[in-house]
Amino acid sequence: MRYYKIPDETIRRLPAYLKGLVFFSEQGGQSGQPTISSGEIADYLGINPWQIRKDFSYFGSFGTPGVGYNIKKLVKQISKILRLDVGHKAALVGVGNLGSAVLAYRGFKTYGFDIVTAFDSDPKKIGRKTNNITIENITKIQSLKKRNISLGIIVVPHNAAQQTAEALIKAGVRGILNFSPCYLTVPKKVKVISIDIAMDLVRLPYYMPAG
Amino acid sequence: MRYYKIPDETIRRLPAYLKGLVFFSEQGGQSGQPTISSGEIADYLGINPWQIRKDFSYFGSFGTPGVGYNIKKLVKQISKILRLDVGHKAALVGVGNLGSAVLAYRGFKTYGFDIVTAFDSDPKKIGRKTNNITIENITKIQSLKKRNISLGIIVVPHNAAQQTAEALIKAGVRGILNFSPCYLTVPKKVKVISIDIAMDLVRLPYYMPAG
DNA sequence: CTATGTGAATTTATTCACAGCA
DNA sequence: TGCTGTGAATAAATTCACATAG
Repeated sequence: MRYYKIPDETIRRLPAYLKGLVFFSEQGGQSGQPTISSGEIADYLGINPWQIRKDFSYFGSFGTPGVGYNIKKLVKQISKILRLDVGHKAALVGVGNLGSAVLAYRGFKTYGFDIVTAFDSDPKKIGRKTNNITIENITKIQSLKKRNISLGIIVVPHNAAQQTAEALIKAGVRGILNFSPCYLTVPKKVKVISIDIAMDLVRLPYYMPAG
Repeated sequence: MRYYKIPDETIRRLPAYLKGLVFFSEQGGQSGQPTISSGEIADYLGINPWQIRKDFSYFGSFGTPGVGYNIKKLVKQISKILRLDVGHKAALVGVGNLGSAVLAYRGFKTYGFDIVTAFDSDPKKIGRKTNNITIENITKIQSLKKRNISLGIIVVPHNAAQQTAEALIKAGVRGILNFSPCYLTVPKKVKVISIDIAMDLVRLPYYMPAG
């Protein structure tokens, strides 16, 4: 280990590495190979091999020259850096189409997340059970504090997003994944990551060959 | 205008500017102010004002010193650079929870996209109408070529994603927005942008204050 | 002989500071 | 006076090239 500060750009690539490695060990490496070289990762993810080696070198040298990296060790290390190793409980607010899709998505568990509860304000939905989760009344959101849930996922219409965020923060949530297409105002101690599914589509024409 | 090559990082920020400006003119600027200064955008989006000015300077100087930028002009210019001004027709494949959410999402139209049709393989869904779109049989996907639809949105289970991509490309699609958590192998002439809703959540704990 | 790890070189991006325009 | 636009300075990230380890 040489450097103690991991560059932001490396952090930005870490989730992609993690996903790629998990996929590779599940599907690509049918032979169950325990190691992978930077060249193999490069082919798999479309990133330069020297970039990959540089990135990994920031958090220690545990590759084996002539062989490659131990996949399990690598996954463990990346998870640790991203603080995924401790496990995180999340609460979802807004069980519409998108909310249901998020609840049904198995990917979260792979990375150490557990959506343990969901809230909605629609009386017709409250009490219903989806994906082993019983939908609770939004008015019960304060209970998150007692239950030690520090992550919130907002999937409500945009006009309800800000008040939902405030309720979550009041209930002790320190990290928010926001699917509503709007800007949330939150205290500095709370980190928000927003996903706007349209924003990625917007970049597509620019990178598309002319026609 | 001084530079003729817009940096990649600037391109990456352009969609955020676009969204911010559209929101600002719809909501923030109740007074209907026609211009906005780099400082106002900075406050609104949390980006440095000099970064914003630099970014805008790459594609021409049309700000007014002492006043700011004309919002309409700016939106038009950004749209043009991102090639959003020509309008794009898109086809969605896979009308599950997530697919329905994407269909229902009004944001696309704002940025010049029009999801004009949807496909599914489930006989129960075929013929049904959601959001003014009649769900077609996936076997009819070849018709996209005639209909001049060049964008595909894949929202199918991951084991069907690759074959869906191939069918779309065969039908003339040149850009794909992929919501399935998997890696697509496509010809160089096709651009794929993948969204994995878990990947963003993964970054949250790293940026969250300890606790 | 293959693949890692990393200093050094290069390229790219951000920040600053201020001249100049409305 | 207030805000843009931009060269120059600084900082950061990528790429290279090769010494080194298994």
